[in-house]
Amino acid sequence: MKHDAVMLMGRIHDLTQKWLRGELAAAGLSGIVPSHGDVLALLFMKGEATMHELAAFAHRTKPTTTVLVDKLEETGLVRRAQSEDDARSVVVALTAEGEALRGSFAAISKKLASRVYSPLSKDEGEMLEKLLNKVLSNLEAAKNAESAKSD
Amino acid sequence: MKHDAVMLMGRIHDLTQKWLRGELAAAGLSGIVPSHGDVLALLFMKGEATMHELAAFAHRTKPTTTVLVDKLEETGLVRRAQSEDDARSVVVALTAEGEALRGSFAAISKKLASRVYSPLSKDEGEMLEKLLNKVLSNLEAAKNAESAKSD
DNA sequence: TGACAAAAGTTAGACATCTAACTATAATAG
DNA sequence: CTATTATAGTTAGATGTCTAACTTTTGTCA
Repeated sequence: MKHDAVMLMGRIHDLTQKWLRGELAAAGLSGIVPSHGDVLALLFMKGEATMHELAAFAHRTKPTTTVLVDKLEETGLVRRAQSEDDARSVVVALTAEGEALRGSFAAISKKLASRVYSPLSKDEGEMLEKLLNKVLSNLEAAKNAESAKSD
Repeated sequence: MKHDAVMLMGRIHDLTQKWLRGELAAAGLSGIVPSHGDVLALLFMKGEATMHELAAFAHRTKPTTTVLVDKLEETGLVRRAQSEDDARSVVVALTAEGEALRGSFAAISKKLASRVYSPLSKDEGEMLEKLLNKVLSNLEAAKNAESAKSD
């Protein structure tokens, strides 16, 4: 056991992010990066969402999400509106242009999965997901335990 | 199969990087981040190395490595010197202060491994490394195939 | 040997992300 | 009802990383 899983995951993460940027650029989406894809992913599912929901889903901070949505709005893929229920909230929704990209994003996402899973058998793929979930759950539990320690 | 391995690895990567920053700060190394640790790791093994070697080992670009070494030099952990063999090369070496941190870095590294591997059995840890290596090799092969395509 | 290509390193500028601080609105408690 | 606290979002400033362009030195080959 080399105990190098963290390094391996870091490398895989770097390569996949870089590849994704290339795919997005090739799809004509210049200036759109993987994080924008995460924001759009939730909108493809829900149609619209608040900044808060988008930030949580994309695992980014609120300020970062502000910047991401600014960019998507400039590009014309989403639209901001004040919430009617809560004057503090902003509701982000797909425009027709944004909706039109649903297929492209699904294709890229599928291509990415195929790229990563192709060297693995079905059993291996499932095993990998199981092990990663175990590791992640443990890290999140440890993190929560530590932040709760300060009370 | 949820095909979410990439997302899981991204989350694990984020959490481990953040935890590492906390550990480095707690060790009194303010301004030192995980990438500096990668640079130091090679120096702990080899004693000294060129910028080029450090960049390759840390999987960072040359400009990034310049900045990393700048910081380590300011902090007094390493020293730059012109190579005697090749006037283009800069040789980076640990100072006594840098060498003194070997133990702290080894401890943090061990703690990280324990954090990640603790929820896994020995077999599972080995399986995880095997699967990650498969995925990474495949991604690197695909990348090389694509960049070779342009000739 | 002399010109041109390759390699080592730095500088400059861009960008995605973060934390801290701020504004505005909503919820809660006396 | 009013005062305080919590929540939604943005702005400002810092940081780590990248690509592109540049300088200097080395290697190559006609």
